[in-house]
Amino acid sequence: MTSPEQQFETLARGAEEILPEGGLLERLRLCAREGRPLRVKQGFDPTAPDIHLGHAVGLRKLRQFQDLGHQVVLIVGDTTGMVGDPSGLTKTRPQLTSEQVEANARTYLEQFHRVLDPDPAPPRRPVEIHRNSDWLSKMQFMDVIHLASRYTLARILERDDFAKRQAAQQPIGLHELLYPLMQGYDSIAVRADVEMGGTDQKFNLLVGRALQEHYGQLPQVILTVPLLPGLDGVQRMSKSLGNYIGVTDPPHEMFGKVMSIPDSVMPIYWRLGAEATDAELEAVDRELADSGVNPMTVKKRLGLRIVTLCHGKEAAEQARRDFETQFSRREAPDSLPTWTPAVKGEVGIKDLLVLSGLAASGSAAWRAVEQGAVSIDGVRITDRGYRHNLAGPFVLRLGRKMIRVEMPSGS
RNA sequence: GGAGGGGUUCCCGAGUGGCCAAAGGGAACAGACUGUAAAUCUGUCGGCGAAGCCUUCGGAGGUUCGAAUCCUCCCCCCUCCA
Repeated sequence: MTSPEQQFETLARGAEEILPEGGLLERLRLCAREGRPLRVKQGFDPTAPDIHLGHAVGLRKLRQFQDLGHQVVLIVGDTTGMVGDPSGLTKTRPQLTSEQVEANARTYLEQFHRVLDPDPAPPRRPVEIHRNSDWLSKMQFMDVIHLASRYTLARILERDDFAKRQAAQQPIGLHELLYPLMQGYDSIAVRADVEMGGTDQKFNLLVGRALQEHYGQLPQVILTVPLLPGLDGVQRMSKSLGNYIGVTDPPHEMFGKVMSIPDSVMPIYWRLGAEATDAELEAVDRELADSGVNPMTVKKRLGLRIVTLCHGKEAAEQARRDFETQFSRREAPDSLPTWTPAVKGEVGIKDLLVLSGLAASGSAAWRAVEQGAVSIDGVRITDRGYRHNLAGPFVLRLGRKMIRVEMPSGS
């Protein structure tokens, strides 16, 4: 059995903040004395079907807990998801229907197991998974009132998300005020010793502590992990901002997304997204500081690493080769999405672009042609009247989007 | 309940009867450059298509030759007062 001190060292590495300070070590010691595992909770609201690299940061930390024999407790926030977490948002989240939440929740479970071990050998424990509708949807109105009486408006409004929205004259729904309480109640329901989350979750996590105390439980220790910036390099990676790399994104897409991040966030991607060791991080920093090294090579390695983590070495290598073919040499790579036209014969260039989905509308298609963004088999098309015969396979390109057009065999 | 300020094209935000498919900025998309980075320059940025036409300015009606702009009713947001 690893000593509490050794465990702490592992667990604290890479954490942004642990509150209260020293609380984690204390709790580890307590559990060691009582001979029980820590109950480590993290919740995910199924607001979009994809788990992304930002989530993976926390999941990997959970994995460390699991590896040390602690009990990981995942909460699928099917009820909280219908309310919408106000954290870090400048407006009310769209509330999801129960069908959407249900569908998303199902895909979540599969994705969790890409990082966490669903069927570990002892002393590691299988992940415990709950839906918070199990308890939240059973609460009576008076239970909610009781819960709400444990917290004050002033303390809820402390958070700057709300303050900003007030200042910007944005509405704040009453239900949003309740969100932190719901999340906090989850901690009570599963008797969490530790709750994990991104740094943006700090407020919600702290509410959980306060509530647990009111309900006669030992308040949870909170452990936050840094947030991974999104593809824009500015805002946090987020489903609702659409700037994310999903762990189930296809290899070539994933690689491409990595290549498009700003250079400035490469180090943090290495650290949080690619599980780089301290030594590797130092090497990366050195390379980036060396004017003789093209940062692109470092980024390609990063892309390779990230895709490997999600899809394996082989798929990653293929993705890199395809990327180099398509974007460095501007040629068609081996693997290219194929589109099969439903019509035959000659088709005007505008219709070709619209039907294949490369252009959103006819106007957009014309614009692309006028701007020289369209090519067929590498030959640029600038003539508005151009028509193409669909008979033979060919490669159609609009800007960075490229597809292979191919008639079904035999037709 | 009272008083006032607002709701404009993806976002912010001009626009108070025709010159408005609607300034400006951002985002986005293309082109040049290049490393699908950043920065920069150029163009595009409702739809049909290229004249011109059609649908947009919270919603529904109305006034007018003509409305994002005026009137009526309704919905929503914010501030102050109670």
